[in-house]
Amino acid sequence: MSDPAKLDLDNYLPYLVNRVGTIIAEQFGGEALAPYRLSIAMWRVMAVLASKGGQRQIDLAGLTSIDASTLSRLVTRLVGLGVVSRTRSESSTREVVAKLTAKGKAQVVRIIPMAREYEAAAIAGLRSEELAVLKRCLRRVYINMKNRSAAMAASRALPRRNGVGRRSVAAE
Amino acid sequence: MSDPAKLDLDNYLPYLVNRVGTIIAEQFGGEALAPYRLSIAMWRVMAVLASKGGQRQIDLAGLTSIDASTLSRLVTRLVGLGVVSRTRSESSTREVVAKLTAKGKAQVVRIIPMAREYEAAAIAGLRSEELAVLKRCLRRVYINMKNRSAAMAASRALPRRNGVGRRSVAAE
DNA sequence: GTGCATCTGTTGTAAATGCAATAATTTGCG
DNA sequence: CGCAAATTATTGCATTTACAACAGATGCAC
Repeated sequence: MSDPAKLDLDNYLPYLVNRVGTIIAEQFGGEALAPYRLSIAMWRVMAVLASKGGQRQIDLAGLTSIDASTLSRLVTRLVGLGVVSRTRSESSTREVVAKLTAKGKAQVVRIIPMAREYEAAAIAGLRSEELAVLKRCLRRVYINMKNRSAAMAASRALPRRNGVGRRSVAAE
Repeated sequence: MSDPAKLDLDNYLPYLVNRVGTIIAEQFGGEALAPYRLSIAMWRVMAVLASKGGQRQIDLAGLTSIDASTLSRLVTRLVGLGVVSRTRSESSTREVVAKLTAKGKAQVVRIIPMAREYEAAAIAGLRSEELAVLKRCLRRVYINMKNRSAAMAASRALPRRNGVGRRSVAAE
């Protein structure tokens, strides 16, 4: 059972997730976004802003899974395209709030129908019950990994008992 | 119902998949792979070779979701590290077959237990029945998108009846 | 209030990436 | 066979990316 020299990739969750994420992004980027001259990363930023409203860049980074420094340049570019505005927060002059402009909202409205079509194509053949399980599991997996990273950060900050966050801390 | 200006991201499959894929890769790369000086991309190549045996680069590109040109350089680097060998195929002098070396296999054997632990951490709290649905759905979604891209390629190659692959072809 | 730690955003820099073009075969068709 | 089309790998090049260092603010502890 379970060869120690092989991973059964077709049943290995990280592999399955990566491959699905990649193929969806490739196709959506190449077909739906190309006419608008938007990259996948740009679209993700705009979709989050449309869905959740204006955000500080640090929060936007978390919501889009994009590194904060990459996001900084990305927002600069989106501002240049006129689809996002960057204004200093009221509560703090160091914080920034990125928001969609009217032009940005208009683009999102035009792209959203295609986004829905892609999701529909992706989930074709799944029963609605299975789809619900799929999405719920993905949310749970995300939370699991999020908690794990929080736990590791905490164990690094409070290195009292040794034996909690062993492995990765030992190396490097 | 369903605001035309917003996507419900927390229930939108491409978003859920991307975020899960990113967080798993970040953590596995940062914690498990760092001691071996391997990037996620390198690990994916090695895992596929371990799982499915030697491959032509074009097939390896498909199996890893990595662009063929990127993969070419990646393999060059892995050869430099001594974990992969590149030999010309017998049937064709233009094809190449990438294989794990003994050293590469040894590294994979050491990393696999960690990979299994990460998957276990990721799926914590899921019932085995739900997990089975999750994986099966992901495989199906991949196939759906793969067929879609094949269909679009075909409609581009044989542009007889118009009305099959309209949208994306029209633009650009 | 003062000072130190933290947080947020930006920038420098090297590395990684993807697309397009090219080289070198191989395949298929008449 | 002979030649056009397709396949596979590589390389040039501009863009994108992540990590680290940094700058500017904020907040917390005393």
